[in-house]
Amino acid sequence: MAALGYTKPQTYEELRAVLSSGTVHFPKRLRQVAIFLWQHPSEVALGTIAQVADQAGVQPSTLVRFAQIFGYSGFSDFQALFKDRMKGSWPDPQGSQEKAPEPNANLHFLNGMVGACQASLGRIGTGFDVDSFETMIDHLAAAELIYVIGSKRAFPVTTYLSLTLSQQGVRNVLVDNVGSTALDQVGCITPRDAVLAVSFSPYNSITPDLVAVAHERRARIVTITDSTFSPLVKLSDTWLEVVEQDFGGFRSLAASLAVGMALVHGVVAQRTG
Amino acid sequence: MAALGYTKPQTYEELRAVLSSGTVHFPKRLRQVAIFLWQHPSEVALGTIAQVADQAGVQPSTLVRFAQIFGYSGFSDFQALFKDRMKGSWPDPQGSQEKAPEPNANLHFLNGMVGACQASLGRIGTGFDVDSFETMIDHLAAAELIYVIGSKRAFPVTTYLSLTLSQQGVRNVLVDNVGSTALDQVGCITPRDAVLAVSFSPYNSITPDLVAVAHERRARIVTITDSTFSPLVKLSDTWLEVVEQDFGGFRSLAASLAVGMALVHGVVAQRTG
DNA sequence: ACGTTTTTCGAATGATATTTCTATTTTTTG
DNA sequence: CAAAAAATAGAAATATCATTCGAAAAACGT
Repeated sequence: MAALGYTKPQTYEELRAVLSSGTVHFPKRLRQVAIFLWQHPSEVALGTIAQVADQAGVQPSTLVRFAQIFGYSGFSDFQALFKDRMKGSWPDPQGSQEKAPEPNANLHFLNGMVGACQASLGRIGTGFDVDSFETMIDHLAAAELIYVIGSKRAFPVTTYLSLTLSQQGVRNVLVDNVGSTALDQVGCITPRDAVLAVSFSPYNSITPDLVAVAHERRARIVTITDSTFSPLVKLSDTWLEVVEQDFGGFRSLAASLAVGMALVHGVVAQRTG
Repeated sequence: MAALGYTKPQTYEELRAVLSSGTVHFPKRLRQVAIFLWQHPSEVALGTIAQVADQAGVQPSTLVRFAQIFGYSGFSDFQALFKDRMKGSWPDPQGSQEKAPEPNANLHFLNGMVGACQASLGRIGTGFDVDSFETMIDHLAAAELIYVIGSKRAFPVTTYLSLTLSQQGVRNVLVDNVGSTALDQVGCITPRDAVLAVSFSPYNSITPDLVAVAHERRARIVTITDSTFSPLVKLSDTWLEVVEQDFGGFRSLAASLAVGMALVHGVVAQRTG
């Protein structure tokens, strides 16, 4: 185990913090190692133990010892810190493009749209109702069959939900109202089923009607919607508020999709776990 | 030696140029490899052959074959390209925000998903092909009727595109293949029409077939896809690369939706302005 | 539909990287 | 200054990785 009182650093930042804190005093070679990986982290991430040792001017075994002092089983474990830190940060193609103030109207709109999406996503972090989220997963995981309902703007969300559920082996029915058969479909719902409804304002689609039928038939109902005023709220066992921003009248769906994917993931995890 | 007329690429940029030139035609697995390392270069740089092969969904030996086609002795040689490119580009110390350690597995996934969405959106800013974007708008605005085509993961995008177009008064046909009538629908396309196709890897849906028909019927074809290896590229008058990030196998659609909305907005603006 | 060529897979092999261990050197301490 | 403790280097052992190769499958052309 770690020869230090510390628990072993889980991230590169933690490691750096420990190193810079000055609380650890290394003998010569180990200090050499510490200095090298402070100054050349990318070499550590990319190289083999032999290459790193060579560049740092120490023996490979010294690197292993160093790693073990921090509680790692060996160099590979330790190196993973550096790799993780580096992952996802691929250098951009050197376009040297200056963030030009957008002269182009269409591009301006694109940027605005991207901004709206990011704002929507950002709101998930604040005031997210974790309990409701968990409960929704419970209900959906317990269901015999999941009915996915949503129209108009919500329809893209439900199609993706349905597709993903199916790909994960979770049986579900996408109530798409092709052939105007939606009411007949929800007429087949049993109390052992669950409904996953998605609806955004204005709430003038048939979604509330369909969910009302499901409610009468005593199915569990979980809802993603964008305000407490949604007619679905009073029909639902649990619901989650996801507010999408819009730009120039075009609304983002990014947050709803992200939350939806997380729901699917949770259901799968619960069923298989 | 290299099975190609080319001398082997000495840098990552050269490799990328060769790949995007479209002059090389790969069989299925090798194409898979090409797509993966196009989209996840950092995984290639940081991983072992086994890890990369796993993520790309191929055998390790396939990676070796791929490298050898380009004249390298093996994977290690080839990987050096990626490592070199990455070297020296250590990510900046992030703004010291402490990531609240997420105790809840489901919440952790949600955060990851949000991150994937934001990363996808972020990539729009860098290296976005404005010219293609403008040309796409021109083509679509000039069309008599717009056919919107996309299956599987792309379908949520096309439904939203079709809905939004209709709401903005732009007549369009969503080729949804309900009743397996998609081929008959595209059989009605005329040279005055335009096709807006959306397709992501793996490109194993009927979308390429449908677009091929439209191409024969001399319609303008504009495409949103995620790599130059999409079979739609060679059929398209203009195309745009939109790379979506994934988290735990669940892929974001945020960037594609944002770009799609911007396209719709541009078409409307051009028609009414 | 058949035979040929190309491509893929997976196990066996060879190479390399990592870790462990011990003799030796250096540092610390009484 | 000597003895004990700690640290180091280097070699040996182990584990992992990369590559090769032949059989099976798929694709292609006739």
